[in-house]
Parts: sequence; structure tokens; C-alpha cells
Amino acid sequence: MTILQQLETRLAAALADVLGEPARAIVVPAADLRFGDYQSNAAMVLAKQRKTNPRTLAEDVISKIDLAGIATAEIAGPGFINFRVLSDAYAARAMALLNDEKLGVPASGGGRTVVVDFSAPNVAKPMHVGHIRSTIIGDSLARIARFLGYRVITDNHIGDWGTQFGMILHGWKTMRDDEALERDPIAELVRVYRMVNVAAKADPAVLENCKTELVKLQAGDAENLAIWQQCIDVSKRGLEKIYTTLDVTFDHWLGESFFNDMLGPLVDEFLAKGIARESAGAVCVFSDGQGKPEDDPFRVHREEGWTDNPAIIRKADGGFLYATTDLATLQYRIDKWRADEIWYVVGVPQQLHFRQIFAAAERWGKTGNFRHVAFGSILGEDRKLMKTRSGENVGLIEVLDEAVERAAKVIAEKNPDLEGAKEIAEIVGIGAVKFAELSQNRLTDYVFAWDRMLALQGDTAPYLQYSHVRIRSIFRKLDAFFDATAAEIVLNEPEEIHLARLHARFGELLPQVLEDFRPNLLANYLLELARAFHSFFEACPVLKSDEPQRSSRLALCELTGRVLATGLGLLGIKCPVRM
RNA sequence: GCGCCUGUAGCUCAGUUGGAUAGAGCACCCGCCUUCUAAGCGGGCGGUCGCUGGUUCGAAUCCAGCCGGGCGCGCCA
Repeated sequence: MTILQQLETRLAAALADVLGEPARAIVVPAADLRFGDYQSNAAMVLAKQRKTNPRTLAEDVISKIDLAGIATAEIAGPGFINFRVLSDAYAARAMALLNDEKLGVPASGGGRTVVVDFSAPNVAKPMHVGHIRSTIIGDSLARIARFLGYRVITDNHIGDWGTQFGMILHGWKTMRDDEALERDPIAELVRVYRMVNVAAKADPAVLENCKTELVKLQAGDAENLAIWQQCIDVSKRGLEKIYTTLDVTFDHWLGESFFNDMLGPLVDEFLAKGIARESAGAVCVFSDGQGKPEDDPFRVHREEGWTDNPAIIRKADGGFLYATTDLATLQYRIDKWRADEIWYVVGVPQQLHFRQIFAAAERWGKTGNFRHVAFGSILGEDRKLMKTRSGENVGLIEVLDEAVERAAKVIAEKNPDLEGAKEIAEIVGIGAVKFAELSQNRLTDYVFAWDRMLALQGDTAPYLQYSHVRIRSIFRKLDAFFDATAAEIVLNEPEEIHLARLHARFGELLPQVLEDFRPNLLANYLLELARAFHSFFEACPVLKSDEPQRSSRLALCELTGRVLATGLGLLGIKCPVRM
């Protein structure tokens, strides 16, 4: 049990004793260490409900509460109950964590199956920095869920069947440069795509041509299918390379094309069950009339008032759409994979779309915990959304390369003789990019800036990695094997106590990350831990101290290293041994 | 027009869901390498939490109304 849970249990018991009935006892880490380690405002909340004096209630609770071996409690301000955890309790907790592979993290996932849908790039379109958020946040959430005991299935729902293929096919046939294709197939594909885009904008005839090619492809034209397959293969190879660099993996790559055959039957079923009906030649899911119009994803307010805003699942020309594929995908995940939950890590502009999909799925009888894990947009210098079609956006590969290059430069300055410098530059550079993304609240928009994303000092991945490096450096200098699992920890200095305090919080914090899908909570925690370690490192000599302090401090270092490495691992960031 | 997201230090951002004197990093200033890696540590400067009301013991957080930014709203994904 975590220290927080122990405090809550004992507080609840004392409250029940005083009030004569069970009551909720919420304990949180104290806002300020001067108030103690943990605090509860339960007395204020409950006194308000009962119209009694909060301080009196708090006093009664404190006189009854049994905190033996854990903490001391006192009342402050209008009725806060502040807990100061005994350093022996922290020491005991640290020793327990050293013998726990999960570092005190509970299995809150309970074996539930969750499908994490993230990254999902469009094939044959270049990945720019705007695509990084879904990939990095989704990967991290999948790792955390796995660690918390979920059965996790990651799925890269690539856009391999959209209307962009009309353009690609036309470009392939009319503008392809075979030599360039040989040299760098992805770049050539991207070049062709961009050129067609420009041409189609200028000339309606080109656009018409693209549409014809698309219709032929969807009708099963052999030549177009072959070209399509070739484009997919080339694109996938390019994507794999990026994912390898990012250390991101998927259990499945079920793109849009995979669900193609299921779309017709799906629409028929929707029609037969009355979930959808025809309107102006298209098949649409309309509002079921339940609930308030402002909460109804199938209704929208225009000048005239509230009007229908249906989800179209088949166009008047018989073609299928995004919504159709997403419904088929959802069905597959529920029926084939037995998913209890599906998390869609997709940008906030898609919010309405997912509200419609989830509502339609519910009417369809597909149940589960469906969550749109939305994130804010990455804006260009002009504060406008980055667009895929225009070529002026910063490419994802470009950013990653630059990150590694900058890291390499710092290594060359600080540690020119470093062995394996190239690999370490990669770990540090890529880590910096990932951390810049993950340490931020996922919902805020931000303007892309090189220096922000590639910073190597301050609140960054290298800061965390560096603390790990300092720890490993201590153990390298150690003459004999050190068994941390058997070590006796005794906490004296404030820096030692603070380290142990944070160790204890790891298991309390991690489940919270998934409550609202906020990896930045973990990122901020790790910064706090690293900060605590650097202070400890400066203030408390390890190897030069005498026993039993020496062993105790070594054990603290070992535990810190494990928590850091584990935490970084959950963010998808690696830990170098030297840097 | 209506809906969603957002506005916090010069800059970039946190803020445990209503708690105590609002926190970090960058930048700037002052100190610290003969001691386990200075990508570090210690200290300083810096705030009308967009604005105005309201709810209450208590508001950056909840409610209402304005102002600014981003996005979405029938046959693209």
C-alpha cells in the first residue's frame, strides 16, 4: 500500500469514528513542504456539509487517528489536517521499493484490454512536426497502460485509402521521375504529391483526372492497384525508419484499406436497423432527438437555428467516408480484439467527429470505454495550423536530425573522448524532442520553435538523463558488488529524506496519469526527482561517507536510478550510462 | 451565428480538478569545479493569473458577460 493510501485508510477510520458514519477521506501531497508531506481538507468539506466548526472536527479527528509508525498530524489554518511522514516510514518504504519490480505502482489496469490508436499518418504525404504529438503521446500512454497492467494493443490506423490517392496516381503516371524514385522513393512520392496539388489547384482538368484515377482504383483497376501497392510499400518503409528512430512500435498496422470490404455491409446494416437513413442521396446518421441540442453531436446551430449535422457514412456517389471506416474499425476492435477500451490519440479539431462516432457506436450496440485523447495544434510561425499540403512546413525527419546533431555538438564540447558518442547523441537528441512534447499539457496549442523543442538544458530530457549518468558513474567507481535489495536505509539529511519522499510518490502518481491521459504529470514528477537527486549529489557524498551511511546512500542512488529509468522508459525515452 | 480548446513572470510552460505566501525552465545578475560527470548546484530579479461581476470560510481553478488567439460546423481525412 502506498503511504498516501495508508493515510487515507487511517483518516477514514478516524472520521467514521468521530462522525458515526463512513466518510470520504481524500489526502493529497501537500502544496508546500512547510505544511508537511500530505494534507487533507476533509474536515473542512465535511464540516461545511454538516454546518459545524471545521477546526473542532479536525481536532476530534486528530485525537482519534492512529498514525503509529507512519506520520504525525497537526491542524493548520481554517481546518487543514497536515501529515508529516516519519523519516523511518520513508526509509522503510524505500527499502520495500528496492524489492519491488513495479516500484510501488499498483496494477490499476486490472487486465482490461485497451486499443491505443495513435500516429496514423497518411501514406505518401510527408510527416511534418505536426504529426509528432499523436505518435509520442500515444506511445507513452500505451507504455504506461502496459505498466499498469492493461492488456494493450497498439494500432497504426494509417491513411492508405483516401482521396489523396487520386492525386498520387495521376502524378505517378504523368510526373514520375524514375531516377529520383530509385534514389529516394519517399522524397519522390512527396514531390509528386505536392506538384499534383499545385497543378490541381490551377487546372480543374487535372483535378477531374485525379478523380477518375481514384474511381478506377476503387473499382479494382489492376494497374492502379499495383501502383497503389507500390506506393504503400515505399511509404511504409519510410515510416518504419522514423518509428525506429523514435523507438515506437505497433502491434498492428490496420489502415483504412483493410476495412474496405466491411464498409458496404456496415452501411446496409445501419440502414436496416434504422440507425442511418438516406438524405439527398447520401446515407446519414441523424440525431435521435434525445438530449439537449447543444449536447447533440448530430445537431448544430446556424443562422436559422438548430439544424441537422449528420454523420455521412455513404456519399451520394456511393463512396464511403472517414466516419464509415472509423465505425468499421471500432467494430473490428470490439469484436475481434475484445477491446474494453479504445483510446484515440487524435487532434482536437476532430472532436466533433469522435463524438459522432461514439454516439453512433452506442446506438449500434457497441459498448466500451471510448476516449478521444485530444491534443492541441502545433502552429507555424504565422500562428496558423500547419498544413500537410504546403511544402514549407518543417519536416519531422528534419527536426529529429537536427536534435541529434545538436546533441552531438554538445558532446564534442563537453566530453570529446566519450565512447559511443553517436548512439548517445541519438538518445539525448531524440529524448529531448520527446520530452519537450510530453512535459506539456496535451491540450495547449503551441507555436513550433526549434530552440524550445531542442533545448538540452534546464527542464529537459538531458537533465533527467544526466542525473541517471551521475548515478551510474558512482556505481562504476564502486570496488565491490552492491546488493541494494539487502541494504539498510537510514535517512538523516533533508536531501536524503526528500529523495525517499519522491520515491514513495511514484506509485501514487502513475495511475493518475491515465485518469485524464496526462503524461506531463509523469514528466513533471521526473523533473522533481532529478532536481532532488542533483541537490543530494552536491550535498551528500556517497562513496566517501562512512558505513552505515554509505550503504544507505548507495541504496538511495540505486532506487533513484531505477525510478528515473523506469519513468523515462514510460515516456519512451532511453537512459544513457554516460554522456 | 453556434460549438469546442485556449489566455498565468520579458519568453516557453506547470499548477494534483475549490485550498494556505501562484511554481519551474529560458533570459538577466551574484556565488560554487584539487572532492562520486558543472548538460550541474546555491542565491537574486521578475505576477492586477485577459477584463468585469457572481457563488463561499477560501477562486488561476466553478458560474455569467465581455475582449484576444486557435479550431470545427453534409457528401475531404
